[in-house]
Amino acid sequence: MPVITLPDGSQRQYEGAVTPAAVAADIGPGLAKAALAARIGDQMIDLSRELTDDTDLALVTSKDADVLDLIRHDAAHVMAEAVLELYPETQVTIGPAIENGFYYDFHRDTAFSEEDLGAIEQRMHEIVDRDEAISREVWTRNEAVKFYEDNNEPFKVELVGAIPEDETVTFYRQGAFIDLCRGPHLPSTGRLGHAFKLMKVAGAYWRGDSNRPMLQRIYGTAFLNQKDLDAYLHMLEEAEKRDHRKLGRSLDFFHMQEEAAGSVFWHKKGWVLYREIEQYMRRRLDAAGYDEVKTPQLVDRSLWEASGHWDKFGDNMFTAASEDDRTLALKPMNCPGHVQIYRQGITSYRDLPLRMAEFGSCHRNEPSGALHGIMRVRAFTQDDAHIFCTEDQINSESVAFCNLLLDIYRDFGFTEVRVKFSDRPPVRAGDDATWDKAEAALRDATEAAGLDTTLNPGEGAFYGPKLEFVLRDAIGRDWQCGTLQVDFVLPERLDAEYVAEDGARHRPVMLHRAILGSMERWIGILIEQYAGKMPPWLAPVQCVVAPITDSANDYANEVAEAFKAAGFRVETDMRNEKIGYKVREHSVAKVPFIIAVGGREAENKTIALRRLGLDKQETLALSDALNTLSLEILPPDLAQAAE
RNA sequence: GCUGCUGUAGCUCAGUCGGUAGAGCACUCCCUUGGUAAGGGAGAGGUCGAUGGUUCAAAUCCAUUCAGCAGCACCA
Repeated sequence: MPVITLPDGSQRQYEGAVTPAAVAADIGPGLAKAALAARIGDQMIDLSRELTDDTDLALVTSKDADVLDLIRHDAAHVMAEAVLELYPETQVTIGPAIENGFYYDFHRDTAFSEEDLGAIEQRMHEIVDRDEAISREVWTRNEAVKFYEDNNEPFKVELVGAIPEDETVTFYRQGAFIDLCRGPHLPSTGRLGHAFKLMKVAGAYWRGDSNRPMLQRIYGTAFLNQKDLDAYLHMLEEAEKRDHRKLGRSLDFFHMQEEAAGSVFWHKKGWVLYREIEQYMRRRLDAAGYDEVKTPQLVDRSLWEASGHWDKFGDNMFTAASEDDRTLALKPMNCPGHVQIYRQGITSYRDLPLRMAEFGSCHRNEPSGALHGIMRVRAFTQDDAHIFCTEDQINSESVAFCNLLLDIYRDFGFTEVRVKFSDRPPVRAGDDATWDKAEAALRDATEAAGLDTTLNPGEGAFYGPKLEFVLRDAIGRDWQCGTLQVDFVLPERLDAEYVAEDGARHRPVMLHRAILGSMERWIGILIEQYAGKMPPWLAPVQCVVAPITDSANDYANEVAEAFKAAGFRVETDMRNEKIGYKVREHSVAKVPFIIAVGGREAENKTIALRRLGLDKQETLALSDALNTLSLEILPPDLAQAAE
């Protein structure tokens, strides 16, 4: 006689076992139709599950936030069914719902082509139209193993073996398709609807292990309705338009070429942007009490051996031989170099905290498949710094760092920042008391800075806990950029010490920290964030002066000189073209201020200003324009100082 | 690194059945002096990623290799 308690507190009693579907029908035909699954606590279950005990039950409809996962998981099953119908020789393996969609991994000797995707998608629509009932079956472990052994499906046999002992082995059947699956699922394939699309096919290692066979993964996406699907596809198109590789070339910021794979050729305009960012960061670091240094590119391998990097990352380091038979390595990071500077002379506790910053050019031999535009390169520059401090200073330094980072992100237009907090891993250096102190310091810092944190349990480095800062861009994508890592080990390995008040020598703690991450990647992110339309302070060309007829050329030069003298990055466009053509070109080039001058302007000492993105123009006295726009091109930190 | 796909003019791309290349934009010159997102005309521009092979003949077929793209693995 189970009593079912609904979220509103109402209770219903039943004679014997009852299914959520029956409960829904009991409440009303509308809910019976809308119900897709049910929920007991955190766990989602099928509508067809029989409830025999008293239960707190919630019915799940399309309004439920988790229902997308359900639909996507169903879509994965429908896709697997379609694939098996079309290509019966295929083995199915794993097919979960993921962020933005779903995938299913298949094993098949011949590759799926892009054309195959169309056929599979077509068949999926047919399966949805067939509205096959989806049923849950409980099997024994042995039955499951035997079933897959008989079918010669070793991948599935392995999966059965991986199910924890205390978990029930369940299968889901729809039509002729049956799959090992934890569930839950919709009541029938028809409930999936038609708002899905197969996106791409790619390789993926079995169980994510690069030593194991590669399977073929088909990615798809599914939504509750066509409108949501269209919106998602539209977002993907927008993202493609913002692609920094495309914009980087069309805006003439940089290029890359075969002979220097993974390295950037910065063009004039891109380099202006780069330098503007570097100068901004330099001002911010100066103000925050950092000392800038520069350390060598080529360093003998012995130093990397001492730091432990040779052992761990030697394969990814570029090396060079010198004539005296030394092996030198291009630095992949800056910390050992900074410790060498720290070690010059004797450091007193009075010198701490010592904040050593470098725009450190690093080289890492990234695997070819990892390279991606200027976001993942082999030669890059970190906005790196190491703070040498005492354990007691970890706290205040961390708080200061978080605030600096947030402030800088805000200046670049990023206001949504999350933090991943990685605490002590099972295997680690340092005693528990020290870890307690370091973890508490980092936690306090994020709280003081008002940051949301998510815990990454046990994911800290072996040398200390760390924070990773993830920002969200204008179209909702997440980028991990900044980091703050507490390090108890490197000072030991490279023998850094300070003399304390008691006259004895102690180890400092090192805080590794970066805000932008790498200059290259940061610029890539900025390009995508702004879709190439950089804010005026960062725009490589801030202002173009275009005469309307060549009789205004002299005045155009005069105006351009005035802007240049006022600190603008300005160009003139004296070409023999109509003003509409020039406006179009400079709009496409995303110049923030386009200034047209003709006879009228020359006569009145005015300019006709057109701001990027606006169709209208305004006529201003030249002097007024200089005053107004000068404020608009100020970097955010200087603008703040000027207020 | 792995799987799949791609590589033709500065850029974006077309090129059938193997018969030694084409468009638009950009560029150069000429005409046009035009008031806010493309005025008109002419011209120049290519060892078809590289190497090797098959063939009377290769952008096209095969092999190797390099690079790019998507994903996976990696990311100090």
